[in-house]
Amino acid sequence: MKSIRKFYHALAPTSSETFNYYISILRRCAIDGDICEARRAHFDMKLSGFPYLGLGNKLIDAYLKCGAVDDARKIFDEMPQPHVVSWNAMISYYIRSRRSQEAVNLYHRMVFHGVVADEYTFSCVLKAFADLGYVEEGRRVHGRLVINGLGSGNMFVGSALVDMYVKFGKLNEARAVFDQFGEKDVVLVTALIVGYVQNGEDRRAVLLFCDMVNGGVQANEFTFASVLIACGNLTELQSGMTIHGLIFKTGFECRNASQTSLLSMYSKCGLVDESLTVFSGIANRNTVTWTAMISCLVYHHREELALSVFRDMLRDSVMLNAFTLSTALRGCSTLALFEQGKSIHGSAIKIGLDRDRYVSAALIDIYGKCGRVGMARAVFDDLLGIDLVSINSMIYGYAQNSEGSKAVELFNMMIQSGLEPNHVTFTGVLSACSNAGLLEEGWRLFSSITNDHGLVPSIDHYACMVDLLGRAGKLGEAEELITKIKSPDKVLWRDIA
DNA sequence: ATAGGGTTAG
Repeated sequence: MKSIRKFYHALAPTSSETFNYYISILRRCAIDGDICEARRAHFDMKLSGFPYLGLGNKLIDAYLKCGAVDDARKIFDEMPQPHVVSWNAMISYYIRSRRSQEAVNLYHRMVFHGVVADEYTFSCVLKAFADLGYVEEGRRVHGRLVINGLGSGNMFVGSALVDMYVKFGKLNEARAVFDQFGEKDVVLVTALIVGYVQNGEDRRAVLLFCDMVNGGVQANEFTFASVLIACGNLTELQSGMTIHGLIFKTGFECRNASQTSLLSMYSKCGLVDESLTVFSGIANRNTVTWTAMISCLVYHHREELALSVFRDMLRDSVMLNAFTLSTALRGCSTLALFEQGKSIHGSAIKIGLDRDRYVSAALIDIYGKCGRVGMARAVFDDLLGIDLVSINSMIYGYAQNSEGSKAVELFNMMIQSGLEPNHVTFTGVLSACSNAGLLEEGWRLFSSITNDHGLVPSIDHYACMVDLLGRAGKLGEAEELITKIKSPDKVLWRDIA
């Protein structure tokens, strides 16, 4: 190799043969991810006085494919006038590494230097805006795209735009972009289906899926995965099963995403056995697959089986994430399995997920249920931010352990910090009052549901109040309260009987 | 040469 290089250096440094020689080396580095060879070639060029910046695009590409951002960035910063391809390569690297802000910064520098952005640039930078929630800037760039005539021609740009508006919750604008495309491809349609699903428009998602199939666009595993969520949310078993058939017909039955979503669809439709069948047919189970199965079993009160599946998962050394931990904890919580809960807490600490808000809420819940309010409170106090579900769990913990005044105290603290309580909060704090016999406090809270928070008292809230009044021996007032409800529930009468 | 969509939880 060395001698070949010497030979090439003997030629004029800019000769096209030398040029092609380096191009072929760098291309190979990019394919093999061979960073050592890339550095060697780079060094060689420098040493021989080869004008290597002329190959800057290739060098940057090679370095980025090897994962060596810093090397790539150094070349990039050395280039007096980087080509738009270089800018795009750097920007797309930052997007792929979820360093969206750096991508945006680079884009701004690019504009400042007068480099004209192309379709590649836009498809990347729109994703960064979506990530960072930069609504105004996203809109501005969309406007510039339209002026440049790039708005409705390129499918990559189109789906990036649809995805961006979807992430901003602006479905009408996403649809407007979508409608500008005569021919639609699978990614463009999937982006909008996902948008409908994530914004609670499940019916529209299913209809769009049908349009797509009828229009001759072939769905893939991502499409199936998204539309199945919609079927599950609508508990439309029939549609779900039709799509199950379609998955088989088009050969996507081995794809993880569509299978996991299928499992979940059956779960939401109440067919646990179907979920188990789908699960057993999945060959390469990942964290999401396992978690979906455990979650299905916990939801349908098959906690023992859920925890056994969780143990299988641990035995398989599959990575756990916050979803897994919180779901497994919910399973333990129903059975009040304190030791198991503590052990999962240990795992959470070990992988640094003990402060995740879902995990924390589940921990507070299980410790509360197991009578360890102090441990629940320790998790609560360790939380980084205020979270409604965690506060609700903590209030429930106090309520279950007859520490009514502490529940009320926490409730007041919550109001002072400006967080709005919901129905669950009131059920918790009212049952705490009931357990502790805090009559006046209970009345005050009950009236504040409507007066201060604009909520309508639920049947649970009435039940708590009736319980509270009954315990205080105020049967007359309890009866009066019941007559105020338009359709009295039998439970209420049983409580004071 | 550089680019777009997905699955699991209160």
